[in-house]
Amino acid sequence: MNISAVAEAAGLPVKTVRYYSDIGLVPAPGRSSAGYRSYDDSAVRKLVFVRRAREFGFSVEECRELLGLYEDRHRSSADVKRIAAKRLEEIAEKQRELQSLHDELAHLVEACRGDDRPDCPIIDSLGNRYGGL
Amino acid sequence: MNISAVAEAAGLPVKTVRYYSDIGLVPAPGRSSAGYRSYDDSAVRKLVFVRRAREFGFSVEECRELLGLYEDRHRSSADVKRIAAKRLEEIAEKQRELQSLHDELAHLVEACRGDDRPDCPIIDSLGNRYGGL
DNA sequence: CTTGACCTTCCAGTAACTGGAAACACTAGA
DNA sequence: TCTAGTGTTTCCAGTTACTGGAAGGTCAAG
Repeated sequence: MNISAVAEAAGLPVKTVRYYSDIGLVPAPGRSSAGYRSYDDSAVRKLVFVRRAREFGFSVEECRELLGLYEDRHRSSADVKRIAAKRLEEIAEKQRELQSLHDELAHLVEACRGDDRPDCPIIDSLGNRYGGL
Repeated sequence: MNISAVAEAAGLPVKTVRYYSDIGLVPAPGRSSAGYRSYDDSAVRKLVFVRRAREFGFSVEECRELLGLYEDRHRSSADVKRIAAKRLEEIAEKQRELQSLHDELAHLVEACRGDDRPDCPIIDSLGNRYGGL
């Protein structure tokens, strides 16, 4: 399989597949006589794994770790669970921040008249308690 | 005010204050005879404005835009509202994604036994429908 | 044989800083 | 006055995870 075929099969851009190969996240593929990268099904599976793990918020380094666990005959699900739980906690924290940000901004947008007059609660709230910028 | 004083007053790292000055997000400060940056209260106000806008999810370029609107005598709150509303929409979208991600991952973590056995729903769900990696 | 799609490498850029090195400046204590 | 310690300067490099583009080689169809 050439790179574009494997990229499509894995649901990733060609550039990204090349990048993952370059950084050794997936093994370096074989090469055709012309130097084209040649991937097999195992590469597709690994790339799918990586894509989905990335969608789950795992960093590339964590993907590397997960791939390692996955391939390790002695992998323990405890290791995977620990990593996933840590990630989950971070996601929850991000959610809380995003929620408060959303609420506050929504409140401000609502309070903003949106006409041509210079009064604007958004700007006021960003720059206040100094009596103007 | 030296840079560390203004940084503390604005609630930003020194490096970041220097960076904001370098990229012209806030005006280049005056210099002491020794070449030290010398900030005034107006700089502190602008840095506070930027810090808070950044916390609201505005990009540095949007901060630049907002600062411009803020300082423009003819600024209209409609412009600010438009920018904030756009941002708000993006935040809501991010929230939805984060929510589904959170739910799915939480489900998997819960289903994962977390013992030393190699079965792990997390890994299965990331790499499945290929019969193993 | 040409055209167009596909592939290669390499370099640069993104966003928003952050870290570190080398060197100069200022201040407080002995 | 010397010295130690901290603050400041500039500049360069690195971070994350790609993405875009240039210059050029390859392949398959018509």
